[in-house]
Amino acid sequence: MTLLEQLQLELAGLSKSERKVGEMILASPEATLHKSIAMLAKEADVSEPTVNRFCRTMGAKGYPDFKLQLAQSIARGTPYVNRHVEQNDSTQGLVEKIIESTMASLNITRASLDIAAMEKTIEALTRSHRISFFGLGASASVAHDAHNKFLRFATPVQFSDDVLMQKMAAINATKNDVMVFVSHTGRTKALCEVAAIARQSGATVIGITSTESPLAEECSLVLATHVPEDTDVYMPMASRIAQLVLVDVLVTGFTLKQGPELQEKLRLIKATLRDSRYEKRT
Amino acid sequence: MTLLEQLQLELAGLSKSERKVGEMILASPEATLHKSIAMLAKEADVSEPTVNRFCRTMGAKGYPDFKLQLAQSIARGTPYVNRHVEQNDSTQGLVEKIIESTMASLNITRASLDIAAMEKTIEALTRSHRISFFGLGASASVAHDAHNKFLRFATPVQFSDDVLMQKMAAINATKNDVMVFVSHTGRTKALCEVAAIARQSGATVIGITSTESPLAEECSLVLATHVPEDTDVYMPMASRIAQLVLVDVLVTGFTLKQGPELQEKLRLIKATLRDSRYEKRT
DNA sequence: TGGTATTTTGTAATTAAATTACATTTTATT
DNA sequence: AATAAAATGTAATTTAATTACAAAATACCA
Repeated sequence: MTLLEQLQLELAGLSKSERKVGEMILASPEATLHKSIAMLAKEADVSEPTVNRFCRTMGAKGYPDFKLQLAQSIARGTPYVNRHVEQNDSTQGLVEKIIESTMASLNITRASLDIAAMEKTIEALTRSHRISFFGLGASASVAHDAHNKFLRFATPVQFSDDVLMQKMAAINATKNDVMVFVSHTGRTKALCEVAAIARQSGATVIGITSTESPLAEECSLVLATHVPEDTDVYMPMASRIAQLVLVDVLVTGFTLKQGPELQEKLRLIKATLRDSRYEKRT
Repeated sequence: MTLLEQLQLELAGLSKSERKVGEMILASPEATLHKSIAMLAKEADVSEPTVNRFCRTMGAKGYPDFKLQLAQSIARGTPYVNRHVEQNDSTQGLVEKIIESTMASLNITRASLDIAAMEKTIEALTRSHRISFFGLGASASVAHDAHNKFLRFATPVQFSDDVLMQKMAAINATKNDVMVFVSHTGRTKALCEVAAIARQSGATVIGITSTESPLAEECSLVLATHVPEDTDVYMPMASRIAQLVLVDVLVTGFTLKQGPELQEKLRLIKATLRDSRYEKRT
């Protein structure tokens, strides 16, 4: 947990004056970094020792130490909510904001990921005789990506972003099949139906989606990516990245499970592909 | 660029004593945070004002200010090199490492991105009468993703991961076309050929690829993502993420250029899509 | 409700830290 | 080898942070 989150949480439990200090800091964390203890005290309308006591309450050794922790906390995740893109942002600002919120969502994913489910998924993929990746609309590209990555192994893989094809595949699935469904919201009716069919066929159904969604309920294993997002105007972008990273982890885990003999094979594939490339002049 | 990288760079240009200070800090950046100017001076075997001058040389207002910047710099990117995945990593470790290196590559992208090229690309897309996204193999999913995102606008969009289709499209392109080519290495022969054709047809050719690649030379604009990667065994994963973020920036910039009337339309699309979803129970 | 105990807050004094001004040393240059 | 310029250090000064203690506010109990 970051310092700011912790502060937000403990705010209610603080004494009146210390709370004033806390609110002041939460109001503009970055500005606080450039304030001396005297300035902050004056602005929060409390005495300097109060600020000092506040810092100690928050677990810091003193005011300078608190500022250091604050600086790190700010630098790490996105301060609060995602900084929103605004109409008259510069391109530079756009880049900063988008990258920042992407990184924030990665942080959330890291913190909230269910490792056990991840391990079981890798297990299941390893045992599987055939792997399928399904997604619709925006999530299709994640499934597509996963498909590409798994193409390099011996296990047959398929991918589809077409509901009818997906249904047929689901109907024909057996208990040796692993079917991975990608959906940001987990509320796309068509995809849920396919997942239900897959489950009835006895396949291992895995969801890369948000928890507590209809899709999640059809799944034996859920890899959750509950990234809050302003779904109003801009599309779910950060969450896509989180999904892709999960796919990366799956592939990597899968690769490692195969042991060294496979890695030799991977090198072979690389070498083969090299022929279709222009050499790098050194 | 982070403070530590900058320090590494400027180290040679510093005077003897200031360099001692710099080396001391590079040796253990985190430890420095808990040192007073006196302690640091003593350990580096210089006087206190030298440390102070060092801080000013590095662009800080003074020692405390320098420490704050240092704290942020440490908190941000992955400390130094990418940590590599190893055979007997735990799943937890896998997740950590992959997310960390992804974040590191995002940081690099942020720092090295050519903002001017980005702006020109957004301009070009805005003026364009038709937009195409092409990629092969692993990069196809990025192109696919871009296609999805641009589908929401009035400008016609197309996507292909098939060389023949791409060639046909390239032949039929006009100067009102913008064609975006995605390729990690920029060395896939087939894609370079298509880009060459597109250029001959008069289209604006844009590359999301690495600089100094054959593909880049065919492009009017290059959005570079030179992410170093151990291409040996594991696939280029982090770079994919960087490419996707670039696409995100493009879409967002494009959206903002459209002005408010479009945002209304986007809401409409959202509302329409909602019918194909299960409602969220509140 | 009034009085006491406890907690909270502020004032003033103290200590610690950082900065500045200036002197000295070192290094480069002719 | 002498001088100018740069680099570094010493000591004084200023600024910031902390501590000790007193005053005010709040809670508690008869």
